Order: sequence, then C-alpha cells, then structure tokens
Amino acid sequence: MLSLTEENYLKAIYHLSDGGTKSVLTNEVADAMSTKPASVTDMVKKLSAKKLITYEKYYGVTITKQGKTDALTIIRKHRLWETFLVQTLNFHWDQVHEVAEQLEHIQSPLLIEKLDEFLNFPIADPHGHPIPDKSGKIHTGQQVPLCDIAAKKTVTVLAVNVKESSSFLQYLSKIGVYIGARLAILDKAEFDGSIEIMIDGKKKVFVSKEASQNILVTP
Amino acid sequence: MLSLTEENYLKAIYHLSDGGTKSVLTNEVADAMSTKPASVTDMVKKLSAKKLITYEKYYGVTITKQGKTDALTIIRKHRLWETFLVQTLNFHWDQVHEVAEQLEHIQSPLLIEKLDEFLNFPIADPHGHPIPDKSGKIHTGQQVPLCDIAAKKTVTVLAVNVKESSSFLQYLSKIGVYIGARLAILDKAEFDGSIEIMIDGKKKVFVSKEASQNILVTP
DNA sequence: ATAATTTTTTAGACCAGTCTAAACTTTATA
DNA sequence: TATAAAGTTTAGACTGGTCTAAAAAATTAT
Ligand SMILES: [Mn+2]
Ligand SMILES: [Mn+2]
Ligand SMILES: [Mn+2]
Ligand SMILES: [Mn+2]
Repeated sequence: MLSLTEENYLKAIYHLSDGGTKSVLTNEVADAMSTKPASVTDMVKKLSAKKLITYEKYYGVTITKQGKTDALTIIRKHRLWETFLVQTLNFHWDQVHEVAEQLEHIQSPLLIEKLDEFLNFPIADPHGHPIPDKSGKIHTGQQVPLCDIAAKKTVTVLAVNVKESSSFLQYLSKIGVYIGARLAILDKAEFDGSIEIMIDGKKKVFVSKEASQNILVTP
Repeated sequence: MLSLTEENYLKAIYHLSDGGTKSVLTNEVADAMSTKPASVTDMVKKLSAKKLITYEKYYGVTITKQGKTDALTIIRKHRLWETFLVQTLNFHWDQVHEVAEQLEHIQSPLLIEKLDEFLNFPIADPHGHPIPDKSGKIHTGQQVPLCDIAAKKTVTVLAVNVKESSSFLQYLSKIGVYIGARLAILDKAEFDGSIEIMIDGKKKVFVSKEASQNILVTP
C-alpha cells in the first residue's frame, strides 16, 4: 500500500523515465514534483526500499517491474476519471486534469472496474492519451507531431501533448482543433516553422511551430 | 481549506452532536474516530482556532454555524457519491460507504454540481439518508422506527440506520427489505419485541427488535 | 591534473497527526 | 464532604513529508 505522496513520486518517475526506459535524476524529479532535491533523495530511498525503483547514489533511479505496474495502475485511474468527467459529466477537456489528480488516488479496484465498464472500456482519454487496460497493457498506434507532416497531406488528430497548461487546450478549442479532427496541411513556412492548415475542410488557420509540435496525428 | 483529517473530525462531531444540536465530549469523538482522547484534544483546538467549533476545556465542543455548513458540504458529497455508485455503477448498497469515505474529500465544487445534475438532484442516498442541497438545506419527512408501528398497519421503508456494519444491509437484502418496500405489520411479540411482517404483500418474515429499531418507515 | 562548478546527499529542523504516560479536573461514591 | 473513579489535558516522543544549510561527490573548465 502506497501513500498518496509515494504514488505521486512513482508516477512522476514513470513519466520522466519514458515509461521505464531510462533512468531519472534527482533534480528532474524535484522539478517535476515542485519539491527540493533533498526531499527527493529521502523519497527515492523509501521507494527503493519498497522495490519500486532501484536507486544508485548520485546516478539517479530506474523503475522496476513492480514500480511500472503500480505506476500504470495510477495512470489508468487518472485517465479513466478524465474520460468520465468529459464523457459523462460534460467537463471540458481543459478542466479535468486537476480533479483527476485527486481521483487517481481513490483506493477501490471494484470502482475502477465498474467505471471502466460503465465507460465501455475506453482506450484513450480526452487528450488522446492511451488508457492502460486492467493488466497494464497499453495499445497505441503510431503518432507523429503535426510539424513533421509534409505539405498537401491530410491527417487525423490523435492526441495532444498537455503538460500542466490548460491554456493550450483552450487555444486548440478556440481554433477548432479536437481529437478526431481532419487536418489538411496547406502550406509550411520554412523560416519560422509555422503551418497553414484546413480543419475538417471548413476552417483555415495558422498554427505556430510550437503548437504543431504538440499536436499528434496519424502518420 | 480543511485537511482530510480535519474534515473527518468535523463530520464526526456534526453527527455526534445530532446536527449541531448538542455538545460532544472528547471521549465520544475519540471512540467515533478510533483515535485516543489526547489526539482529539489536539484536534479540537485546531478546529476551534478555525472557528468551526467552540471548545470549552473539560466540557466538550459545540459546532458553529460555519462548522455546520462545512460538515454539510462533506455529507452532501458523501451521499451524492454513494448515490452515484449505486445508481450509475451498480454497486450494492452495502459496498458504497468505504469508497464514499474517500470520495467525499475530493475538492472540486464544479464536480459536485455536475454530479448532482447528472444524478438528477437526488434527495436521498441509497440508505434513505437525506442529501443536503447546494445551500446545505435538508428536507426530510417524518421517519419512525419500525418497532414503533402498531400491529395491522402497513408502512413504507424510508431509510435504514447504518453505522459501520454493512452486514445489516446484507441481511436486509437477504430477507427482501429495501428502500420503498411496503411492510405490513402482522404481529408483535411483547416479550422480546420481535415483529412478524409481510413484505410487498408477498413474503412473510420475522425481524428482531434490534433490526426493527433500525428500519425507518412512514408514520 | 587541478580547480571551479554543478549536482546530490546528509544533518538537523519543522509541521501535522498520532501515541503513551503523567498530571489535572470533574463526577460519583461512601 | 472527603475520597475514589472516570474523563480530560499536557508533556514528550514518534512517523511521514518537507525544508535549509552544509558536506560530499561528480562533472566541467582551465
Ligand atoms: Mn491529466
Ligand atoms: Mn497525483
Ligand atoms: Mn455512508
Ligand atoms: Mn471521511
């Protein structure tokens, strides 16, 4: 049984390690968690005592098999709750993250099973992020940033990179981009990387390179 | 902003004081919270510093106007979540309390408003307990224990007294008692207070005095 | 290769919440 | 009304999570 704080650290380490594929440094965790390095050192000792990560002094931490499993359970809960909030309670996609940060810590396997069933076993959350299934498996198709798509091609929006800022999501809603939208790349400006796109064959807009890097689409 | 622990103490004090109508002793709180009296003394000092209760050394605590409001908000959330779990996710009424104990602490006024709306503004939870409205108002009709009903009368089940034990709820389900059931009192045994009842005109069962004291019905 | 800089860890402190043991106040009993 | 019993508070300690300041290790620059 993990404390709320331990769960949050473990999840942060999972994300920072790209799903357990690379090791993570103390300062990275401190940044991500908005705590001080000294606090991270204390916590990684605890998590490593619980065999959820391996900790090598001065060289950072690596997530273990068990740690990955536990992290995926938390992520699964987070994304199922976000899906519930949008699909069932009609939240906007920029309103759900904070609440899901709380809901993800509710301890009740039965609740998550029933929620999953009620939502009809969704495979992606409102931001297009994959929802791990009960066994922790993630099935994602290929996703590429919009900035990498050649001119004249038409693609479908699969997901958005959303760190902490809901303002990016609000911006996307405003210009008409949503998960599932069809985007035709009309023109690409070489000098600043900005792109002109047509959304659903109806609306023509410009997006900056910054934005197009964070919109993930079909290859 | 109250901590999870402060919320739990405040709710316990509200319930022990019968909705703020009487004062509550240290040991009663300690019993209800499964903590030691010394811990209660510490906490009531904190809650009284926050003006949620008034604390008179050696004579117990009384809940304030603000304390009542805050307690009712928590109770509202608890009961809305229990309603959600039963109505929407098909939990049994004996499975919801523990989960609602966690969910009641989620901080998001918007979530509660939307949940309330989604559930169509229910006025009672799965155990028949009234759900305070957004302003904290409770509207309950008159409820009397089944043991006080005269023989030959027929009544409707309005609520059940459920402390911590889900076993009483399981027992009620087993014999066929539920919120809304019609009970005809066939016979009352004077010597032990047990009652013979007919449920929905179909099933004849005996219930002990103990049980009949905890089934609340129309007068 | 040594020095300067950055990163990380340790040491010691603090807060919230809990406990036990001892002191104190109130209530019950004789 | 004095004494015993019960209830309550205080004092001091502990855990989990956090911090700052100082020490130690690793990295980078000279
Ligand atoms: Mn999120
Ligand atoms: Mn979290
Ligand atoms: Mn309950
Ligand atoms: Mn609670």
